Amino acid sequence: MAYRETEKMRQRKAEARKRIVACTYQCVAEGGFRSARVTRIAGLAGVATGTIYRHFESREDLFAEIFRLATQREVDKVAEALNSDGNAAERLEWALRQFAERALKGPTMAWALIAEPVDPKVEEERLAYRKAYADLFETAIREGIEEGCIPDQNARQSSTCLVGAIAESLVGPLSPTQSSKTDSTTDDNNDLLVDSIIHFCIQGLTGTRR
Amino acid sequence: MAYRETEKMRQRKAEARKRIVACTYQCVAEGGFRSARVTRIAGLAGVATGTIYRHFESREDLFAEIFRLATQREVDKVAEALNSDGNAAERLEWALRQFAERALKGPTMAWALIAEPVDPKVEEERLAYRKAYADLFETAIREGIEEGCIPDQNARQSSTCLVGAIAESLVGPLSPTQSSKTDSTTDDNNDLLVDSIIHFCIQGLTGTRR
DNA sequence: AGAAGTAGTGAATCAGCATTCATTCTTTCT
DNA sequence: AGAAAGAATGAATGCTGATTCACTACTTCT
Repeated sequence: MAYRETEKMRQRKAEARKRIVACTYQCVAEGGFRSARVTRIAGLAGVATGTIYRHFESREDLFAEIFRLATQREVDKVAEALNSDGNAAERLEWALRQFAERALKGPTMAWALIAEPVDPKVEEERLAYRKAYADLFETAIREGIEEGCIPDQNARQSSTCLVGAIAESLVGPLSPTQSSKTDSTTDDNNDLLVDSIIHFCIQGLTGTRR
Repeated sequence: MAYRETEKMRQRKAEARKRIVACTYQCVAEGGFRSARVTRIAGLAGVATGTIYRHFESREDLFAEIFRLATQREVDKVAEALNSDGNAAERLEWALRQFAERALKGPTMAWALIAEPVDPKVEEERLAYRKAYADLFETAIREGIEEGCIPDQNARQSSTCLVGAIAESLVGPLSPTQSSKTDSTTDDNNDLLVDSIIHFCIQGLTGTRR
């Protein structure tokens, strides 16, 4: 044997991979998955198109990884918010608020993650992550039921409703057709939007108006 | 001039068009939009592929028409349910129930309409129709507020939440990956599902547990 | 130095289906 | 009957970008 992979090489490859991932992320954040071309990504990352395929099976696989990365970040934020102080209902409210506000801050990426039509493998990730959100919410709802601050109910189902209500409410404001600036997309409006989404959700959960 | 379009011809053409529409509908109901091939549709309708294009600009346009047709049917049902007897909250509940039950009865078509990744022109129709649902619900909510059976709230926002909560709750049960029969998709389960969706929605709306 | 193996390259290929269009068949009129 | 127009046909085309792979350039070892 004359050549064996050495630490230096491993690192160099890892760096290239990271660069590819970062550039794909950037492309997706700019225009969603559909418009992210492999050639463009390769160009940005300073590698040949073929090199992409030494790091990922296919474009779809690359996208799936980006999806995972980006969504995990959001899931973590929600999980974090659910670990804050206060009773379960308050923590849920805080988490929902975080979710919505972060989405409105990075609308193209949020749209890509929530609503853009994507290929099967990526769609699979999306379903998995919707489930991840629902799981988090479900646990919190159960805690709330224990604590007594949330009335007894089908926690699983309610959490799914939460995910749906918030996703749907964001789809309009996020979709790239209309949110091309200069329209009614002000910070104030966003605040109002978030407030009323949460109002509905919390009420759906607790049956309490505030 | 030697040939001018006559009534007989007009009819014959209209019939061919209808046949194309019906066969496309069937294809979509069987496997969604993505898997509906123009050649297959032409075959079923007993015309040549080229003929499709004498009736529709493009596959996308044909699909957009099917989408409209299928969704309008559902929208009408919801509108009808909202015109039944009872106070606004009761009528809303009935409408939501109709919507969910019908979707679960024709799962592939419902999935195609609600959640299948589709091309831009069809996606546009989808957004338009989600708005149509939201409009219907919004009106009913306003009526409920007038009547006093629903507390004051942002009717637009709440209606969007309703659409989202119900759509999301149905996505799991509808998606073609898992609902291939012989699993837990029984009528009983469906009833429970529908009940808990509606419980959440009505409570979100009225703040009242029942 | 040079052998043996790995990483990187990017122009050429491929795939899969919607769409076209030159041609044939029908209908309608004089 | 036959001319003029339209409708229908379906095999061939075209498009678009992902993917491949024969080749070159490096790395690592003896």
